[in-house]
Amino acid sequence: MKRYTFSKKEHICKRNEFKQLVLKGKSFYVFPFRCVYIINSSNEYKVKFAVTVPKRNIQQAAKRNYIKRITRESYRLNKHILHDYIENKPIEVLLLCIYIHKNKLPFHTVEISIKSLLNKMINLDLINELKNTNNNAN
RNA sequence: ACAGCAAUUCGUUCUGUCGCUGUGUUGAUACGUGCAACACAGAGGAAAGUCCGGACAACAUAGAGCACCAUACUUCCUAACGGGAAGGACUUAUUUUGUAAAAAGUAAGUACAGAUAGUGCCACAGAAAAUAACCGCCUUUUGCAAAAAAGGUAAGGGUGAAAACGGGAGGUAAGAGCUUCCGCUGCAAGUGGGUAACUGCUUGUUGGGGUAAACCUUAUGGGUUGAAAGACCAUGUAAACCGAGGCUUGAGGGCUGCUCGUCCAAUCUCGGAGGGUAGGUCGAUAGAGGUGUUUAGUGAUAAACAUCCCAGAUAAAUGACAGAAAUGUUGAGCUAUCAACAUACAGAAUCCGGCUUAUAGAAUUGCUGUUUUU
RNA sequence: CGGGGUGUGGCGCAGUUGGUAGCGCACUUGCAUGGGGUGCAAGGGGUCGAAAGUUCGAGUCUUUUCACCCCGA
Repeated sequence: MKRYTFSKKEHICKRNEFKQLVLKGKSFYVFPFRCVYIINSSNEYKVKFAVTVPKRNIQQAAKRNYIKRITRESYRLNKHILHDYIENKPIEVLLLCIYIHKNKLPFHTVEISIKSLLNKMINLDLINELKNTNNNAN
């Protein structure tokens, strides 16, 4: 039984986490989003998510809020793709989606792009990446 | 009935599934809070722009003068205002009356104190743009004459946005508000009306270009800063170290500038190198509150009574999907109905009162115009 | 949340006490050259971001508004 929740625990809230993402994170691109992620080792598996919509591209606050809600909703409905993969692995993933397109999009196209984004994350083979980053740090 | 303008009001609704934020109750765990279930609540007329005014908070007990800034017909409303209401004056448009000048009505607008406190500015054109003599007119002197010199004079002169209050008569060497009559307008005095702005009448007048959204003058108001205000808790610690200046004969400081007063004052100031934090709670949602009725007032608004509790987030909550309804537009059509599309502007961030701007569409009222019927 | 600034020819910029809107580069035409560049001469192109107002007259003064940029945390 999967639960389609998205509570405060799964948000990125702290200023330092955002700083880390911007400074150290790796990124790729799936149509309206530019996705930045970072992977840490930890005892329990954990995924945190956040959306940003830059003011430069979309100036009205109502439209910005609409886009954020849509992306959060589509992540909430599809996050099990990533969770099923990561479950029982000692990994902490931070994920930040930056909306780059300059106009409003309807819900369905955003949902499709989020799905493809999460599938791409799975294909990256996260454990190997984690080892590599640790080796580079050492 | 249609169209236009103005004002006021409203500005999509319901059901199901999944989810977000807050509050309350219950449960298990546990005594840090988090988790689960249930119930209730959850964006606007502008939440926007940040253009004004307050509440609230801090700064030393918050004081004086100058500077600076803002406002500017009157009375009232208000916690306050640069906002609003009513009234006055002026301007514009229009209608009626009238030969005309003008008067009256209606509508709209007005940053509407002072140009008789002073200074400045008024391009080009024009003689001259504000103590006006270039031409002209007149007088005197010189001269045969032509003309020249000195003086008086704003009636006339193709300009210009604006030309020394307009017209008639007297007066004069020629002329002039120089005098007088009629008229416009300002100021002063008296008097009637009005709380007042203002206005009717009478008298006087060494008044008669514009510009104060030019400087300025007068009156009134403003202490400064701004929720990143501020209070508390947690974490960490360094009132440490080095260099320079200063130490009761007062350096220096104080949340706009200067001066004065006053207060604190060696636990000071500047530079170097370095350490820590960047989390939480309160502020912060019961209020100049909403709704309804009655009363007072021309009105803004106020008072009384009844009733209700109505967002409180902080990388920032209101959404998505499915279905139905409502409204509008377009097309088809048998005025029934069917299909497609659309449903604006836009998102609270300490809170209130205004102003300004954006806005699909709907309703009501008033005015104007056109057409049809009686 | 608070504070400040800029909009003028295609581009970059001047323009002070209100009085005929300018400069450089670019563009067009002509001359010069065998041709091009350089050079010389002439020319076109502006509702001064938008809307109101004050004034006889606004790029300039006042108000409202739109867009862009910067600073404080």
